Amino acid sequence: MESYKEIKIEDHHPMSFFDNFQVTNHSFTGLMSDYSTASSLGFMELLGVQDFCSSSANSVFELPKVEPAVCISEDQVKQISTVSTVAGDSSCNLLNMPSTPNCSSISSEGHPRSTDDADGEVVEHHHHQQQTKTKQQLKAKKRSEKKQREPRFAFMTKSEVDFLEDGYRWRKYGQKAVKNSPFPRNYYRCTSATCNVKKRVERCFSDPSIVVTTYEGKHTHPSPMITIMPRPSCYPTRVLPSPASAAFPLPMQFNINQSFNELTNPLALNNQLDLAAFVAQGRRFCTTEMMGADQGLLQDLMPSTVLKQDYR
DNA sequence: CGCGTTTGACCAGCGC
DNA sequence: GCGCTGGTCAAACGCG
Repeated sequence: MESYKEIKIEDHHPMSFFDNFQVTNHSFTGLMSDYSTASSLGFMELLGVQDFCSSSANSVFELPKVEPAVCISEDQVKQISTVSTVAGDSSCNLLNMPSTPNCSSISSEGHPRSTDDADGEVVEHHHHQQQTKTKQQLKAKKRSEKKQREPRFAFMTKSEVDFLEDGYRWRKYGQKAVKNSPFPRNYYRCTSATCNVKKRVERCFSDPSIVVTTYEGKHTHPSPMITIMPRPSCYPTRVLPSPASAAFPLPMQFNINQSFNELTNPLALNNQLDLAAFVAQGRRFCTTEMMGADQGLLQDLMPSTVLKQDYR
């Protein structure tokens, strides 16, 4: 049984995708799933944020007109959307799926060569056999992968653009028409060779302004586009030195301290309090006016000591 | 030429 | 078993 905590933060700006998690400039109302029931993965980890310390390049994101995301389970997406398939198929156990890295592997052994290889027909036959074998291996692989799906996490984001920048490079590998929806579902895979993270992007049928982004898996590499500037005690968010960095005021630009570690530690970020702490961290980039307006709600979600510490 | 997108085909799972 | 649907593959294509 999942439990949810409602989070309501107001006053935000059109921002990059990550800003949705900073919850800084738009009204933000929604449900956050109890992440403790989700998996051993941290929320940020799902986005690959655990790697930010090693990132170095300036962020160069465009600023899509985006409103804050609602971080939800796929089940919730199902409930919200009128499109029954919007958030995954019936096999989608999303949050409760164990975090099991892809352990399926198929034999890379080649098909033993025969002395008949000179014969074209035989070669053809062997080629066919190999193809068949490869297909079977692929099937087996797919099957095992299906059984051990990576944990998924879905976000509903009010946005004009379908594809929201999150700091990683994605390669589109498929597009499918969604039943009962005029909007197709796009399938993306992280371009990093070793990374098996996938994401699905689709628009909500009931509300076309909402983009549903579903992440599956965990990044195994640093974001190629994210810069983390360990600037203790400085978070005038949108007043950043360079246009590039200003274009992507990442939530992980908060200072390196205990809260930071908690947020980036996959083990620590396993409950909604941590998630709320993350949200609060993001809010360190807010203007003071905004802070004043929202702090009350945040206090409901997390210890005041955390808030005090974070807003300093 | 390398990389990313498009798109039709294929496969697996599921419900009937 | 059959049809439907979601998910993936891979060849063709486009772009810088």
